[in-house]
Amino acid sequence: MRSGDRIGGDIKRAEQDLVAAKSAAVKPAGLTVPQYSALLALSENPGAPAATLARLCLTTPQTMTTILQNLVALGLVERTSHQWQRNVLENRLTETGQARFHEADRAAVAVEQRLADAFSTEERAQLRALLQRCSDVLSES
Amino acid sequence: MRSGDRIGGDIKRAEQDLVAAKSAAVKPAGLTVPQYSALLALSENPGAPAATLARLCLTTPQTMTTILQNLVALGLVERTSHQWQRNVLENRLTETGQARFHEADRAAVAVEQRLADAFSTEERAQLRALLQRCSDVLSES
DNA sequence: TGATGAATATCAGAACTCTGATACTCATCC
DNA sequence: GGATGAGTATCAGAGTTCTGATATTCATCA
Repeated sequence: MRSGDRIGGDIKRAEQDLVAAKSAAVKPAGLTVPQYSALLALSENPGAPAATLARLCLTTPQTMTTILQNLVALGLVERTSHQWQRNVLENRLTETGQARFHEADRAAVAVEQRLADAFSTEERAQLRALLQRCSDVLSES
Repeated sequence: MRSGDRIGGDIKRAEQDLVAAKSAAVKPAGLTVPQYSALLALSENPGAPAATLARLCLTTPQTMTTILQNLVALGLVERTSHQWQRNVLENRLTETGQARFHEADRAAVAVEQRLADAFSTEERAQLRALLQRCSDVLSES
């Protein structure tokens, strides 16, 4: 099988172009794509621990810890001990984090919108269904 | 826009499941996915310099240099000065590299085959066309 | 009560990835 | 010949990502 015949290459290319576009979009806000993803998950799930954010962002707890450390250093996230469970650290956006996230989100949503606008409603559903089938086949082992 | 409404998430999920499946496939051969990709490009383009391999593997020359350094340390790749152009380093698979690549390739092709088998010919063409349109839209800016 | 399992967190090490900057060689154009 | 631009290579730094291992807390069950 030649490398050009492989579906994987098309998926990788699309994903890389997506990351490149999003990276350029969130860069003016001083964020990387993973950092932005973490802030997005955090804004929709205030107080979530790192392990939960990792699941939402499709990454590992270790990676999320690293990302959060950088966000804490930037003053965008605060980590506080959970009121009841001593072992859990709650993560919350600071005010600066809120503002920075909204700034980045406007640009990131624009990218998603541009992508969505390239397809009809039917095509969009089709693409998502086909990608879903890829995931199912690949992870079923 | 809620995070669940974004096409980007589906692409990322498919790509991650793909990497996870390929990673598991090439791991018995002692390779990572990027290392396998480099060996694949090298097997189809013997003697190619790092910059060329980087383009084929959709990565940067710096990253490819790192990958090649690891492959050289494993004894799978040899780097030699180009006969005419003094500035260029030619990369070639060693015999061990050939063997290791073929071992990994069998497993990797099986993953791609499993993926391809999940779709009809029409669906496959459709998926690739839709992904291509994603890339075009995202990289046109 | 004590054991077990699930979930969290973290340390350590390695690999991959990028941007930015710099240097060298080669071909081309003036 | 000399300047310019393209292509290659590399150093430096930072960020992301993984696997593996370990510790802690909490809930559940024997």
